[in-house]
Amino acid sequence: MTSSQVAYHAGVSQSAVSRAYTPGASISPKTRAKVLASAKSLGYRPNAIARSLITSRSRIIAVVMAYLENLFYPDVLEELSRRLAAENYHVLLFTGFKDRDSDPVFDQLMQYRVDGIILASTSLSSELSAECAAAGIPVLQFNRTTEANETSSVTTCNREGGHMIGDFLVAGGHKSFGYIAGIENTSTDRDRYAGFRDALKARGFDRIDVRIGNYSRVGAEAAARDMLSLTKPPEAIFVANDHMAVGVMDVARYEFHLSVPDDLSIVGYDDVGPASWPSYAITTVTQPIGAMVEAAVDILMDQIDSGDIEPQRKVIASELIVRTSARLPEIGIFERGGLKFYQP
Amino acid sequence: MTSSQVAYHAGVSQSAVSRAYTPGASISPKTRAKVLASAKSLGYRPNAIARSLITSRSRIIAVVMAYLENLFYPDVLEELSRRLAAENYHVLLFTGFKDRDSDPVFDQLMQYRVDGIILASTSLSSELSAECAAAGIPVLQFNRTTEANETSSVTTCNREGGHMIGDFLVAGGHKSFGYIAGIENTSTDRDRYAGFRDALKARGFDRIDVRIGNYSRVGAEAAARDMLSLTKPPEAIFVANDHMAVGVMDVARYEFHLSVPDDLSIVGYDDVGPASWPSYAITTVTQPIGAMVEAAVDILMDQIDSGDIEPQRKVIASELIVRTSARLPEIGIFERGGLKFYQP
DNA sequence: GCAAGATATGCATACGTATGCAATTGGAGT
DNA sequence: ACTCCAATTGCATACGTATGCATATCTTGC
Repeated sequence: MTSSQVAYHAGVSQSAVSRAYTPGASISPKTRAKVLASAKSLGYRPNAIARSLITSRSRIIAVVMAYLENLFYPDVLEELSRRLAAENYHVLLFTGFKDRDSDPVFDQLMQYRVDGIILASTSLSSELSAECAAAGIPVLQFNRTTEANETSSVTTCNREGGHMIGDFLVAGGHKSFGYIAGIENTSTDRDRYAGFRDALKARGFDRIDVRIGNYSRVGAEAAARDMLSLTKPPEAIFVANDHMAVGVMDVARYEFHLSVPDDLSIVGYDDVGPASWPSYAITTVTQPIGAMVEAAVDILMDQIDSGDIEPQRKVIASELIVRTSARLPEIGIFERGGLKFYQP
Repeated sequence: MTSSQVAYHAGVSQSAVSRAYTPGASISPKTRAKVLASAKSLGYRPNAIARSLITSRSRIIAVVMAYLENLFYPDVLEELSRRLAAENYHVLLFTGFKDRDSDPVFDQLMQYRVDGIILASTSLSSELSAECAAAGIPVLQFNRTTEANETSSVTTCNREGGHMIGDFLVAGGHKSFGYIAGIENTSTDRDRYAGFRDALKARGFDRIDVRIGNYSRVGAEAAARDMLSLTKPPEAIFVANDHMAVGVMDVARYEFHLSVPDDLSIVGYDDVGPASWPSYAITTVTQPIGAMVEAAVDILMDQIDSGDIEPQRKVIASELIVRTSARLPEIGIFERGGLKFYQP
């Protein structure tokens, strides 16, 4: 069923059919009504593929997510899908490639002439970034940055978050510290660790035991086992995200029979689903998905509409939300909306 | 950058460029090499949009998921994406519409001339199913069925699963039973409950306390509060999926201070992530995502290739996996691969 | 070296839509 | 009724590719 067939049925030209579906097009209300009636009775729908070909706008955004294991990303995905749908854009999803960057899907993605690319939990080599720029396709890194100012990004202030956690744990009276890292060369991991280390150093603590968890549950479990088997395991562990923190807590409790937070304090990052479940009640730094996604969509829409691909960076504020997985400082804790927060 | 430009650069016709990218096309290796070299130097990629227009194959599969809150669905999504990518198909994702069926996105979806539709955690009105059939687009319901044999489906045997759970709980010596339902008019919910009820009835138990959880965590928590506030709450609760079971267990433990399974047995469904975490260790019925997704992709590929849209139904076997959230029967439990199963 | 078959190539067209431009219609003002 | 301008309509073309068909080139066996 094509626009020409509808045109024939309605006794108008194909152009009229096209205009009937174009808001603000030069067409009389009467003709539009006639066309839409014919279209309805014939079961016609505009062909988005053909439209894309001529407008060179696919209204498709590629979303590349390395993994969905961490609930944070499905939450992001759902919100992205909703907000893009509101702008009449749609999500073409690419997953996999957990360890490497997303280059292998790049060809596929470019063939669909997507109007924008969102990279979450993954990154792109700089040659490919350059290629996108050359093609005029906006690219946005979600929850990750690259030092080189090549692509737009939306993040929270991970460094500050790590710093708050350091302050919080020192204020809580802890004397020895561990860090279970995410994926080593990611900006989130680097920044969270840097902030944490700086905060500790400023208070006179130089030593941090570090293990790598690679942002995966099994990785975190292994790292926790390793760290807790030390002769003198740390009193407090900062785990680079909640998804891993949950695993670390399970290992501490059920394999090492430690009480949290009496024997061991654990702090996470993200404030994702399980963090708020009473079985875990993880003290963590929020990454507000709604605000992050909104910023991401705003940037992308702006770049698509304006054609200006200059990288834009947005940093969203986050807070340290206090639950019961870590010993509390005497001061600095306040309550708002039934939740507790820490502010040094 | 178009095929014509590449053709000009390589000194061949546009047809030759097209054939260079078509496996098995009539083109000499020499010409193909020449074309690919030119393409590479010019940064050319075939335009999938234009190709779709002419072949009337978009190589896009629409995946409609009402919600991603339950980790089961992100896991499915990731596996779907991987397996479809292996067949050189891609996922256009639609989410939202938690309560209603997926009709609101239907228009959008059809405009992209997708080659197939996978509905997970949602359904389609029968008029729209008919419309897809008329358009020759295969539709598959994932983890759900409709009585009318209108669309293909992949499910596990939910009825049998519910039955196993009933047998298991009776064998475990429980005398009173509750059921926390999912979304009421879904086949998964109906079948699981029917199997459960039949099993109990066969053993002489007629009464089941029922509350509705709507497959959401907050719904399940509310349902659990309600049920556990009864004068005589049930000794064993079958929760329609693991995602809710986790919430129910948290409520039981932390709000009602019950010990699981000493005071209360809980059984879930799906064997999704948290079910195996030691904090929960939920006894549950497996829904093997790998096998389910494989079947779904097989059906879809078959229907796309053959053009035969006749509904196909596939039912995957599942097992009752025994952990520690419910009291154990004396007999019927066996071990395999480090896990325990129940077989009456 | 030649014929005949096999293989490779190019030409032309089609896919379904959007849009600039010219032609037509409608309405307002006199 | 006539003019003039704005609103509406249709015509023609373009988007980038795949493919049937006719033509050209190569291969092989004699």
